[in-house]
Amino acid sequence: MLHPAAVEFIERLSLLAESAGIPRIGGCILGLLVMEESPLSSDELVSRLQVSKGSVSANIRLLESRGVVRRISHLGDRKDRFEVDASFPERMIERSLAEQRSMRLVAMEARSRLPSRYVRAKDALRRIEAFSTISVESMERMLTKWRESAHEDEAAATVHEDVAVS
Amino acid sequence: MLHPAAVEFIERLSLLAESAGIPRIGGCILGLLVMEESPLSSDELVSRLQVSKGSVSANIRLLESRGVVRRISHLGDRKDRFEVDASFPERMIERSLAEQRSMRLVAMEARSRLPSRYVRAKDALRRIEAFSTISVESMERMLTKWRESAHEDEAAATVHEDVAVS
DNA sequence: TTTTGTGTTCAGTCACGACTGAACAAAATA
DNA sequence: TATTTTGTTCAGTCGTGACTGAACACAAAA
Repeated sequence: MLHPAAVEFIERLSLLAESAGIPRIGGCILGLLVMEESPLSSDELVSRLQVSKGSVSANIRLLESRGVVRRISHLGDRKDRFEVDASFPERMIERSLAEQRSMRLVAMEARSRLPSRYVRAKDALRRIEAFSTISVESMERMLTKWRESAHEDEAAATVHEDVAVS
Repeated sequence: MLHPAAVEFIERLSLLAESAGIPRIGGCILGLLVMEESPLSSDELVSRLQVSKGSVSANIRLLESRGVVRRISHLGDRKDRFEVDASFPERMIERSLAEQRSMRLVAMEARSRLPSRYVRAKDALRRIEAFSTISVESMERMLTKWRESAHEDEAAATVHEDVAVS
């Protein structure tokens, strides 16, 4: 049904996703949607992955909220279908970008509020701030650069999609 | 005993650490070590954080293995002491760098092994590879740049340390 | 309206893993 | 050697949260 390489991809992706805070089944859904040629419905996910409807529903909503999966509802079809947002690795990075930002914020607030006797702590905090600042900036630069270059490719992708729809 | 701002820092850091896969107590240890002027021993961590010896031992080993905490053993003192490695945010980033690398590897292996009928999957994988490649490169550039600039600051830091030791 | 199909919610179950505390190991003192 | 101090290991407890399955809500068809 599915090529062994596809199965292995799904398994390995679900492990990676788990370490990024996404439940195992969520990772499986993501992997299967990457491998599939066309969007899958909720009950297809249930039967293909042998998990409960509730679990699929919860994990789909999680993946939607993180912007890695899109829901598409065709006219005249009550069934919703799901596909991966091709930019899902981008969304993963955005999460770690957000973490860096709040790391920076936490360090700054602590340093400004601490009394001056916390000499070493303030030193350490300054270093943390400096690092998270350049790390945030570097990630932001990388993302904008990526988006620009992706824009160029999109012309071809759009044509491809038009063909598929017609 | 500890300034309120320091307490809040520890609490917020432990939350951030948790989302990065470090147990809550590990995050508390890390935060306390950042706030403290001098390295702390194992039993000091036990009494300050009100947790068990076993828990401190396990979490310290985890933090050591991730390179965010250093163990220092003074001559003539049986007690080990611990301090944060000032570069611990760097180590956090290195983790997400490693994740990006394996994401790239997983995608490449899958794409090369999949038969050609997996058209859309291969497209998606290609996109994933492209993104993780530039993201890995950008992170690497950022890290080397940071290390170079940190080298310059280290002269001052070393002087400071010498004073503390003497 | 009733029936049928689809998606969500929720109480209950289960598994994983963090934490504890006691037993143990190791090493320096006496 | 025995004693004291420090760190680690491990069996057991506990809490969190993911998963299930049934009940529910909703909307389209009959």
